[in-house]
Amino acid sequence: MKPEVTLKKLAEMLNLSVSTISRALKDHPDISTETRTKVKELASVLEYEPNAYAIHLRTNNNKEFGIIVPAISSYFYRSFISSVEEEATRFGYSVIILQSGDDPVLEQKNLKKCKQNRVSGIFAAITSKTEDVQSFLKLENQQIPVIFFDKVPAFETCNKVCVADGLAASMAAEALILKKKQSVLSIFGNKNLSITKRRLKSYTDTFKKYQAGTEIFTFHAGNTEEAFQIVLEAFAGPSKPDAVFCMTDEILAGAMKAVQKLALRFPKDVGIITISDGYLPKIYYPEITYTETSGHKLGKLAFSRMLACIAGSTVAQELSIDSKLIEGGSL
Amino acid sequence: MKPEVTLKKLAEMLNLSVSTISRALKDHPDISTETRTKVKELASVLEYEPNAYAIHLRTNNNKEFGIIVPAISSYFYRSFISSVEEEATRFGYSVIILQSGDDPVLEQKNLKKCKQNRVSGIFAAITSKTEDVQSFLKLENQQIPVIFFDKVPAFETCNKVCVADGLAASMAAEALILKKKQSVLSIFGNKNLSITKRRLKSYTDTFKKYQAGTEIFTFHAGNTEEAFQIVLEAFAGPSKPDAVFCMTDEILAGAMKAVQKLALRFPKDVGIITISDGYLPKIYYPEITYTETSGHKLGKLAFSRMLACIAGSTVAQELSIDSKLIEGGSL
DNA sequence: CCTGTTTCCGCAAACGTTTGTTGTTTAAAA
DNA sequence: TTTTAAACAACAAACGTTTGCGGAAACAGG
Repeated sequence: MKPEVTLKKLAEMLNLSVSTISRALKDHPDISTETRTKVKELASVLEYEPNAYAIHLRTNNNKEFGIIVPAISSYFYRSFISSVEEEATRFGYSVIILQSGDDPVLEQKNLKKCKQNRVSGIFAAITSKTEDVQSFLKLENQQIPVIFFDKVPAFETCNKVCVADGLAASMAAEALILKKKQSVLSIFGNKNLSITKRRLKSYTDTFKKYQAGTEIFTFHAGNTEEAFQIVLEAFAGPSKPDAVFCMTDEILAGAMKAVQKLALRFPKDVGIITISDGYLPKIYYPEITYTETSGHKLGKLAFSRMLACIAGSTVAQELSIDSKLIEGGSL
Repeated sequence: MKPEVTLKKLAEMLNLSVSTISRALKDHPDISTETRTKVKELASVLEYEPNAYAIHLRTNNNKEFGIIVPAISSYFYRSFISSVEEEATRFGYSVIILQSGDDPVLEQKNLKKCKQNRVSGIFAAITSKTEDVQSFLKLENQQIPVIFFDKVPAFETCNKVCVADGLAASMAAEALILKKKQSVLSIFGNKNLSITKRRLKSYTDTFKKYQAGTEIFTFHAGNTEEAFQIVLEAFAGPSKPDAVFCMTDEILAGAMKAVQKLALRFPKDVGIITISDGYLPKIYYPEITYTETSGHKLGKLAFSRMLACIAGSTVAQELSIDSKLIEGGSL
């Protein structure tokens, strides 16, 4: 184990004190230019890198955020992360990404890791099984802000940023009404998720509001395969839907697979619409019409909220970004 | 800023010394069970969390790996990361994930961050523009192992783990020959990437070897859209291919979009085969036949290599994992 | 020559741990 | 009763930094 290059080592080699080295490296005016360059030269040939641990210990100021997500698999989370990373760098912060694998136990471990690393703040999307967010909220007392995003706790008052779930769903409903669809197979996600409930409510409310007389057949699919089966069965009967609504990309993938199997042409045989972050809709032809939920925008919003919290904002806020309809050719 | 709970604080509250607290918390036999429980109780009500920075500074033993990737967007990298994470936890390590955004400058920054954090080792997939990996290799002198994976430097001798690129391509070729395809539209990726070159060579070599008399039309697509256009044009002419080979998922997405636009039925009108990590092929119906490149397996391999390096293995090795054919219904 | 400023640099403490060593009790053995 | 060992806990140094403070040299103004 080669011993690491430290300030002390540099100091000894140059017959200077540690403090002088430290100051020289950061252009402190107390140090003569001559000494400064001498120190910097040696530091660079020896490839001195400051020890992050020592710095953080000493300064007690960890410019680092934790991002805890169920998984980095979805395009939505990835663009959220990239967006936060981008902002963070701009403000001299860095981020660590923790995956919970949708497992509350792992989630707790990740949270602990954040605490042990004394992060300056946490962005969290909780797992679908997380029931108790007290461990998150406790952090707030210790002055470390927690911004929940996307998958947020249902009841607690805390800082939440979300896509306008309701809006995205009702916009999709409006699009369906506009196209005069009569019979819409509507596939939503896991029944227990608050996001599902909100979207479902807005969706049905919108149909009621317009009194379009559209028949909507509501199903819940936990994954791609289930969505696949649902569509298959729906088209097996005598009365076939003239449109399919998918609540997520995951569901869309299953639905489209079924559409392919049934050799349905869209939009002719059936209209398709989904709520998405934008990747999957674009790989089909025609491209799928969707209402957008932008991880990128959400990241920006979450970050600005984080900065506000760090600056002292103490009241919990629930923010959301709006959605818009992106027309493909599928409806 | 609420002051953090430290050993010292606990010590004062219990009228014990810091060292006693430290030992009590880790069940050191020197400490009486009575004291131990007393300490642990207080620690838990105060939610004491050890300061990671102090520990690492003191012990100089950072059980942490860095993973540097161009982006976490591909399914392949994600499964690689998950796989490494999994192994890491098993061995008491943790990982930090750094994205370079395919930008060499950012890559260098990430590398520096790893150095400053004194990681125990680095897994790196270099960007497509990275030309000089000296900065990576220097780390090896400082006893911090670097395992390149997937996107590895072409010439330097260093630790590399890859999927058997050649194998995957030649297996795909064999599958095409077996199906007696006569005219194969073959779409490869960026011409300059070494992975493209290897796959292209193995692919064409295999056709030569079997002397099947298959006509292969080779194209290069840098992205999904280009692949889309290539397929469209290929089928615009009078002589239509009876199969399409895609080198990556990205290309597959474009090709399939074109297939949908042209309303081609597969495998009847045209056979499809691709090299993939397995996500995309499964969202189509019928599912696409592909030769597998498993990020998961690669992660395991890379990790075991890392452990060997840490244990003292000093010679550079180039390892690869094999591939296998996963039959969908598309060929 | 004596003050008063600059200019430059070193001393030392502190951040929160871990750990080798030393010290004090208590109880068992002689 | 004295000696010895075991049981328990405190002391102190160290990890690599940062930073307030103090101080020596050099130089200017009087």
